[in-house]
Amino acid sequence: MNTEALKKFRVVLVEDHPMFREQLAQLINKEPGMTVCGEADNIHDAFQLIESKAPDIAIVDLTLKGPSGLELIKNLKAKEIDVPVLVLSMHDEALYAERVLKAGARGYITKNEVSKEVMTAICAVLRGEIYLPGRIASRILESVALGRKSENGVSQLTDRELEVFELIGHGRSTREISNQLHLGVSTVDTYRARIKTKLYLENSSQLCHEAIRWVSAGQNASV
Amino acid sequence: MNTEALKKFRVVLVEDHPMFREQLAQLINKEPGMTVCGEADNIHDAFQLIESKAPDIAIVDLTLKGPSGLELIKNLKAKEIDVPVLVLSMHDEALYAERVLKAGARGYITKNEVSKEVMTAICAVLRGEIYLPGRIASRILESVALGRKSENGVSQLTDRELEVFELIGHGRSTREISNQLHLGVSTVDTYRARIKTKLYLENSSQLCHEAIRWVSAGQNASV
DNA sequence: TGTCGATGTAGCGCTTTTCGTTACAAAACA
DNA sequence: TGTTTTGTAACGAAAAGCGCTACATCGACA
Repeated sequence: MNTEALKKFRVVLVEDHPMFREQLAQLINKEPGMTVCGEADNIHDAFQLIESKAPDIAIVDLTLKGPSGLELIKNLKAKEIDVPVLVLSMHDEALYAERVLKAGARGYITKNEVSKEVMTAICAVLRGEIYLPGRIASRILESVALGRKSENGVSQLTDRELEVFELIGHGRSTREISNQLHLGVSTVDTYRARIKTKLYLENSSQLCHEAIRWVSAGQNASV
Repeated sequence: MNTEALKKFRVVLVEDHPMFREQLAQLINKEPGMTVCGEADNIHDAFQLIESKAPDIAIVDLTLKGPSGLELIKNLKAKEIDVPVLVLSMHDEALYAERVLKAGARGYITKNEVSKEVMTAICAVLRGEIYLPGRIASRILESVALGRKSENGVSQLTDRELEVFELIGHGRSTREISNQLHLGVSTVDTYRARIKTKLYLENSSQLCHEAIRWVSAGQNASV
């Protein structure tokens, strides 16, 4: 290697799919200005790795075997370890993107991109930009434009809304909820609508999905 | 290229994750005795490709955008197109492995393998062997040995039912599922009804609940 | 102090979904 | 060969969803 090598951007990969990790590593090492300086498949190893190596960027998968990548991002922020994180996710939903950005990540892309797009994202983040694929960015901006407070996800639900949300997460139907809370069905309906708006959910299935994930994540894991 | 090149095994890839497909292609083309002769990201293109190219092996992802890879395998068998198929799946469950083997596939590996393991599987299938990772093979044998009494809920769903169940678990509405699988809404409705019966579920909320739990518990649970 | 926005509550009417039932062909099985 | 299972689908009643509107309360803010 020549002196150029010293200037390479150093990248840490946190991803538990071995083949995907290999692929990412190749992709990055192939790039003249970058090199992979460490890999991990869980947030514990990842944290130590990032702390010791102090890379220029960390590429983090959201869904790992143990605690999610979101935890890692929060931990890094809490410990004031200041490394830009690019999140790789399987979810194409604005909800997740907003959560990870709130947690301190600098970019969000899905695993459905081609490698060119991934490289674009990496470069953008290295330049200090925040990177989001256009379609997701526009969904977020739309609701911001509509005047939403920038509070994240579930925490902006009102007490009643949260109560309803949790019951949905336990598999209760609208009717059952209305009985349990002694409310009219139409009232519960209104809460459902408001929750959907606040969490960028498009229909009942997604609402159900999010609610169940929230409940089984233990109310605090993935804000 | 020398004359050796003429003897190369020709491989078709069916996989809708662009990056993963790139990675597989690289892996195979790097191998001296193999070459990728075609790629597809849906079963329609895949079918035509396999028919026209008549490759020595097809590597097929189970979860594609439209109908699943299982459909492809069944179609190939129905049309008596005799190409060995190696299935790539995200599921580490004997349940899936058993189904794809029954449908006519010659091997089953998960995306959690390192590339070395993938290559081992490809070679085994090319030699005419049936390939399964040891842990999955033993789980299948075990349940065969136990006489199959303890049919737990999900394992008694048919292929189609399971497919629908999973999509429900990913938060898809009935309409979305019918589009994705190119089925009538009423057909998907029928599957929902049958799933509910088999799993003793009373309504849509519970179905949704169970499906999501199943999907997010997946990846490592046995049978 | 009066207005504004957020919250809790609820109805109306139209659209979509669910759900029970029936149906039928092909495949599997016995 | 006959019976059951599986894949596919329609029909119609009942339920749920969804967009819209409404209104009282309460706290914030000007």
